[in-house]
Amino acid sequence: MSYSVGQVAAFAGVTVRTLHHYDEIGLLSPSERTHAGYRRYSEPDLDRLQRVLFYRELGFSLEEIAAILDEPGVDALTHLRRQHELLRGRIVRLTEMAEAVETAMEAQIMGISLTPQERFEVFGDFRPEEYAEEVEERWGGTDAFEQSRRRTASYTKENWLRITTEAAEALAAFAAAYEAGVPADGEQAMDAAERHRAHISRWFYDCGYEIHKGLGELYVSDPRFTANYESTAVGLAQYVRDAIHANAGRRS
Amino acid sequence: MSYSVGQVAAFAGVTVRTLHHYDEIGLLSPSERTHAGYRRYSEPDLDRLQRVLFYRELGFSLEEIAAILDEPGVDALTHLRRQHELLRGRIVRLTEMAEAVETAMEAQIMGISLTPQERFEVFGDFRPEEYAEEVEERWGGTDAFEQSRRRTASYTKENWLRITTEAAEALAAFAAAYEAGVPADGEQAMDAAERHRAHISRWFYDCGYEIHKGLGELYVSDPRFTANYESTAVGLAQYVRDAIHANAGRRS
DNA sequence: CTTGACCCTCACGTCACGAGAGACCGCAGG
DNA sequence: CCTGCGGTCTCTCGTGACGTGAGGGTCAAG
Repeated sequence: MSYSVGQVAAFAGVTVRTLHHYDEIGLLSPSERTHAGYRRYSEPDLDRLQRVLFYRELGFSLEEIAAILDEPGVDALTHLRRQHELLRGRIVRLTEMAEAVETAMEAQIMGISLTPQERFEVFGDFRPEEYAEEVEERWGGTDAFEQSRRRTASYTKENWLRITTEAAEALAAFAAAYEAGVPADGEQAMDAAERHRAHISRWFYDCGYEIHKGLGELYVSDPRFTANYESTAVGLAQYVRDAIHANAGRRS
Repeated sequence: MSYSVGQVAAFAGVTVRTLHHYDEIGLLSPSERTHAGYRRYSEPDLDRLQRVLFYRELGFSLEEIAAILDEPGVDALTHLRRQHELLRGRIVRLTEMAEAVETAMEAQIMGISLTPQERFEVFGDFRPEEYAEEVEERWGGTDAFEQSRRRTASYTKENWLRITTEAAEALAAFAAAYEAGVPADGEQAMDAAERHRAHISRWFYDCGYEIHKGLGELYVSDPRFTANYESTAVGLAQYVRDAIHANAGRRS
């Protein structure tokens, strides 16, 4: 059984033009055409469309979506798991925003006025500037610090979107291993640590194994980081720290 | 105290160009300029920007945002309440999507393949077509049914976005009244009912008080509708039905 | 008094489609 | 067999929300 553009458009809730566009840019080309040149969408085509729309809904560009979908060796289940992780991340984000709105309401009622910075915390963008002063004290003048500052300065909103979703994925990977009972020096845990390290290297600064271990310590010693991990699962901060150490050990 | 474009851009997490754009289209013009023509943003300007970014994040167009913000006679608290309602609606939506993904994962694992329609239910767009056949049986041939079909056929994705957010607002209004202990024939509850009726009239078909009452009955008798209301608050379906009846009573 | 970090105003580019034109396909009714 | 009529095709231009320079002024610090 195959479907025409109109039919597909109807139950996918998009316009025919959108499907034409996806065909034009090669994101979703129907696997067949009639002799008259009419597009015919097969079952797998619909699967792909569903994924396209899903990732689009979560703010990815069509180019990024193409990259995600054409990533080799990922099956349907992997996509579903990833989608679930992304949704969880989004829900957390919105919940935080809702909480921020609640405190803003309280502040409003009390007649307290917020500082400009506080106003925009609603968007909880993980602004490194917040910690800037303190980081300066601890890491000031180091290579890593300077590199991070230079690179993050030029990041666009889109970059940050990717960064935060990737960070959420990394956290979810740790949580999955932890909840599955994998020991901190188990392969799955160490792989998660390695992904985490790669993520930092890619977006912030060259994060070697020693530096990574330093970060791990911070996750259990600094309450703000600890809170982040512990709110996902109790004991996760310590687990992440141990996994990072184990990973550094096997690589060096 | 006032701020330069760069400063504002920095802690709002947008680019300078974006602020220029908002100035160009008159969405957010800084209340002052220096003698050299530099933009200077005041505290109230920041408030407005925060709102702009908030509604933008939730998918409203800049034109719609301008309309929302320039609506006369709405104070800060009203905005915060509205924002909170919108967030709740969004969270509900994402939670539903997450659940749909979960069932899709189960189906995948069981080796069950879904029908094309089922695939796109993830987006829970409240597609009236889903119920089309059954509605035809019950309401077939009626004016309301034909009208709804004609009108919804031409709705764009943007329309649906507005419709669903408005629907979420309506639901939240009922929930707020209910949780505040307002009786179903109290003013706040009846106002919510009236808003609900207006929403349907605006987007689907002329919904008179009699038809509205019919809908109210459906909310307690049809488990799919009931589930929607009951998942927000236990007893809400019955409450909504009663509020609709009370509202019809006072108007006729 | 220069240098570097900001700021200004055009003006054109981009992404993801929307809207319409003009022509073709295919089937039902007269 | 012709005629609508709804669906589809390609092509082109428009749009919203900015990105990305170009070319030039502004200003506190050294």
